Amino acid sequence: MPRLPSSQPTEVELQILRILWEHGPSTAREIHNELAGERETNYSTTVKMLSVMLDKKLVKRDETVRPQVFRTVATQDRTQERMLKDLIQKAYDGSMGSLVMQALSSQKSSPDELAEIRRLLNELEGGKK
Amino acid sequence: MPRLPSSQPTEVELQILRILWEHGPSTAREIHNELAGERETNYSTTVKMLSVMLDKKLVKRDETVRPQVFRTVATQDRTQERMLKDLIQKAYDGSMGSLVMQALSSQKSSPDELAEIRRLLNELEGGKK
DNA sequence: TTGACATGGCGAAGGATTTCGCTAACTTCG
DNA sequence: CGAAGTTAGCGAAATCCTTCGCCATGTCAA
Repeated sequence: MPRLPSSQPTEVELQILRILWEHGPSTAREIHNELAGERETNYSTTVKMLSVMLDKKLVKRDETVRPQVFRTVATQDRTQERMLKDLIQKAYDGSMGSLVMQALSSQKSSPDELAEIRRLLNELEGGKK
Repeated sequence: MPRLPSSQPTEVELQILRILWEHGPSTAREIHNELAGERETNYSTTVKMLSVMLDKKLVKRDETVRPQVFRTVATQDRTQERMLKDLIQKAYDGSMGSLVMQALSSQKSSPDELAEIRRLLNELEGGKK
């Protein structure tokens, strides 16, 4: 009764990825110090998570330096895009439109954000013309 | 070393919820027939999933009729909203705007959809004025 | 060099998810 | 009434995710 591997990063994996995206390549200790701010977790656990993520090829490791330095394999954009697509498939019948509609109407957003979205919208419609 | 309960429906749970949203209240057999179209799964497994979902209060069950009829507890909108919020938190730093931007620019959407989004945008900005 | 401390790896524990076999209870129909 | 088929429930098994303890190895100052 195997489950198929999820392909999406898990909660903690994502937290670590975000730390790496924000701070750039980091040692296990640096990652752990950041992570400890968000959740109570042991250094040992952080190291283990990194090793799991190595196996999954979510991060790679420079072993020529000591201590070793970790960096992400995929960019933040690509990862977000994959997760977004996954959600759209799983929960929105594949309809990006209805997701955007719901996002806009259910969360309140600043005028700045709205303006920027409008700008993008103009661009998209203009391009199609 | 407990993990905190995820609060988000899992993959299969969501598939079942979608069947119920689409078809309305259904018996285990009906749900299973639909589910079997999307994944290879045993009737036994479907029934078990339903019982797990009962425990989690994702669905409720009318036991006065035979066979029993299942229906969802939360609406599709509410569930989608929760999942969307979760993704925004986990992957987009809580910024709804950047999610929408990415959704719009990375997936292609029909002019109809764009128009509808624009309409909603007008409404939102108008209301704020 | 060597003791003290940091780093990294392994494997086990324990909850969550998903699977299914087996069995009991219920329906239906001759 | 029974026989045959359906429906429902339980519990075990397998995998994944997350946690951590323990140990080997590496680093560095006295």
